[in-house]
Amino acid sequence: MLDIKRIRQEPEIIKERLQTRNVEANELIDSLLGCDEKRRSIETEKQSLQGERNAKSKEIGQRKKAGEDTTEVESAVREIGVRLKKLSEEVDEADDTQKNLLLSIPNLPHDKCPIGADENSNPVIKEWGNKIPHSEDKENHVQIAERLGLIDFDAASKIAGSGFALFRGEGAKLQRSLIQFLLDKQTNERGYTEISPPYVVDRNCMVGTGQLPKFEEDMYGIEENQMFLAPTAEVPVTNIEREKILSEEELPIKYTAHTPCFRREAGSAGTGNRGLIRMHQFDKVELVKIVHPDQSYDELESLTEDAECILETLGLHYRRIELCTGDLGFSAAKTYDLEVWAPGQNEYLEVSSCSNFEDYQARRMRLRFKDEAGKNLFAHTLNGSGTALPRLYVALIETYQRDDGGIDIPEALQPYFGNTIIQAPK
RNA sequence: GGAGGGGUGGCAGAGUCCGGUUGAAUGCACCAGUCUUGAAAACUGGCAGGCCGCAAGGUCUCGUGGGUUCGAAUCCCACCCCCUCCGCCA
Repeated sequence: MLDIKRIRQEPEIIKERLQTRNVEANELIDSLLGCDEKRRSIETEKQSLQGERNAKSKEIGQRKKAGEDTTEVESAVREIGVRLKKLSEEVDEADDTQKNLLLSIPNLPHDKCPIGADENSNPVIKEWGNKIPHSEDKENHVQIAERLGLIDFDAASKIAGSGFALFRGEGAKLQRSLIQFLLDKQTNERGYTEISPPYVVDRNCMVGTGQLPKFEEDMYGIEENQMFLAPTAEVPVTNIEREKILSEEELPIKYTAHTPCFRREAGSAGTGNRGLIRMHQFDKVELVKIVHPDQSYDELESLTEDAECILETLGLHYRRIELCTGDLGFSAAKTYDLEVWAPGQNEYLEVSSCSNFEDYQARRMRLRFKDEAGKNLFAHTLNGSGTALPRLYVALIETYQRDDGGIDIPEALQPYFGNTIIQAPK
């Protein structure tokens, strides 16, 4: 959520910057400002009336104690009460309208964010590792996984419909060992605290991190009790600190969590077809940071490196791109995507999206800390995947497929997987 | 699911029966100062958040929402959450 005070102060700058992310902001900001002005003027009127009422009520108390007659003051206050009720309703209404408008405006891109309309303008920041060339005699992950019996897509769709995967045998174990590896890496070497959160979250959480109110159709909801299946661990984990006032020494907070993620992928049905690339349910290890505003961009760099080190340790070729203004997510001010190379697919797959939200989420969830001077300031929040499991899985089995049909397990993963290879059946 | 108890400031904990100047006693923690070579102790002062305002100040908030009343932390209703016991269960 943007700061209404700032919108009041520099509406034109805000409009311009929202423009760069393809948001038609002029009307939105103007109606917001109109609403804000109206709200404040009614509120001021309401408050002065309240002051009057408080004073008179006090007077009634005193005069009753003194045994004096109060009928006249009482009827005056009663009359104030009627006017007050009407004003309160007006304030509430304006307040509501304003809040909804604010919640529907995305974050401002960072100053240095490359300007562009869509993903075609995303600059590549770096590349790492050897890019194994695609060739016709290489299988893609679906072919490999089905041939080796690692994944049973048919069983999954029988159980839950399209967009789900069922891992089996060594295929399931491979995913489990990856999860274990990822969490250990972040907790043992990178200073994150492991969290295992609820996978179900309430509406407040979803508003706090920015999924709601705008993207409800993308979420799996549990209608009868207004709950949602978390689309990412970002939601429950960031909300751990919702409505808190932290002390400055507690920062930075670094959490990592493995959870399944549930997404309806409304509108993208049929585009991904078979495979692990886009699913309704997938596992992910998430990294979440809550930091001092002065440090958030340094923390974004290190968070991105925390994710990159996973790919490097597994020896997977990847590139880091920076999202241009038009491709930024709703709540993000700056985002790096990590794309791992999948030689069988012959494409780069987004396995991690690392973002600095600055105070946008913190404002929505009222997440603050007390600075040295004793002032309460909004913290900055960040998160990134470290990483999404299915696409990592794809890159892994496509990169390490052997000529004999088996799969080599990268060294770092071997202790977790308990073997050096997945053998092809003879 | 049944029966009880409870949600008040960073924490603990009064106040709620008998509504009135109580945004809230007291203690602890924390911050500043006095004293001290330094520290501790003692003493003095400060110490919740939102909104409006340049400020002075005003206003709102005692789980949430509604109601009663001239006036609600205090009375009434609904809901949410937590705890204890019983039942059921991974």
